[in-house]
Amino acid sequence: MGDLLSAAQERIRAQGGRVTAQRKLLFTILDSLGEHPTAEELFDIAKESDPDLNLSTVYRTLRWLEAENLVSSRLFNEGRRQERFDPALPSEHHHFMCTSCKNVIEFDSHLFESIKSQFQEVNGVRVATGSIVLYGLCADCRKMQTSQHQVSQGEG
Amino acid sequence: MGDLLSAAQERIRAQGGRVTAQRKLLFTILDSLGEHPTAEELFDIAKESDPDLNLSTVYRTLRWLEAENLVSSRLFNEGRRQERFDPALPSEHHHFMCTSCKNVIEFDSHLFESIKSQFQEVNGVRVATGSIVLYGLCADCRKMQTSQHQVSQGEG
DNA sequence: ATAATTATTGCAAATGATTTGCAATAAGGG
DNA sequence: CCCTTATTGCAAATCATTTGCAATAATTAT
Repeated sequence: MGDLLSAAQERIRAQGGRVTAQRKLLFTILDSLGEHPTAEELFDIAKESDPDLNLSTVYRTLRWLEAENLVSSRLFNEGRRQERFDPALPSEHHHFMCTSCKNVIEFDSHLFESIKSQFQEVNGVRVATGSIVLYGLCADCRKMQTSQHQVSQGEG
Repeated sequence: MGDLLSAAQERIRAQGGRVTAQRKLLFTILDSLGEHPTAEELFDIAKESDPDLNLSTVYRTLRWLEAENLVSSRLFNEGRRQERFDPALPSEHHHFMCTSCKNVIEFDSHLFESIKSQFQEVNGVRVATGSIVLYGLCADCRKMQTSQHQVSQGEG
């Protein structure tokens, strides 16, 4: 925590850029948010503190962070084709998305390296990056679904 | 080969639908194409045979095939946010995309099951689907890149 | 075969996510 | 505190995809 905020400010200064209120706000939110928000979700949170904030500022800030390798963006199969921004520092990691609440859980897997090297050897290619995406129901949504079933059985 | 074409026609008939020239054309192309085209790429190929074909017909056909589980769609991180359609029958498989030529290679991995079950156990979730996406340079593009380097070394 | 029925098409306009041009604003240096 | 210009907000543009609707064509009944 505090990592992204200070890292981003340093880099702005190093580039002769300006540390604006909007940027500080967005960095701070991303920093404390343990989530993978869409640009619009981040915008909605930030608007509570700065009602004049514009969505294109959010996009511009996210793209800059992306170029600086301070966040990465990812397209999940959510029905829409919209990016989610991952504020985690860019060590290799993977994602699970709950198909019900859309929450994302990050995870590691040592087996991933084996998969990569195996694929490289078999196909004569060079793998630079890659990741696993899993979809399913998170623990909470599983419970909810179960209790809803019970309700509708009770009602029907 | 021929699988998608006939499977799709059967299902259309079973639903009281109509086997149109446009649909047959698109099924045939998808069937023989060993690739993961975007809607527009498929459209461009099909237009050579039917210049009056419309892009929305391509989308409608692809969405219908998707609903029938005869193709699946996937968003790769290509810079654009565009879907690619996978005509492979829906057994679980993974993808490698060449970041240079955008070609996609499919692959299997028995280790994926272990990753899934491990993640399920640790997090108390239920994983329904998921896949691995790798990015890198395919064998051909690696060669091209190497020879280009040699050229520019020779020139510079 | 022929006409009647209606699913499907082509077209144009709408949509959703993201980007861009530009005049107005405000950081940071002098 | 003023000057310079990076950054913002706004509106319009863009890209991929979807949708409404009248025209067309695949089936079905005649």
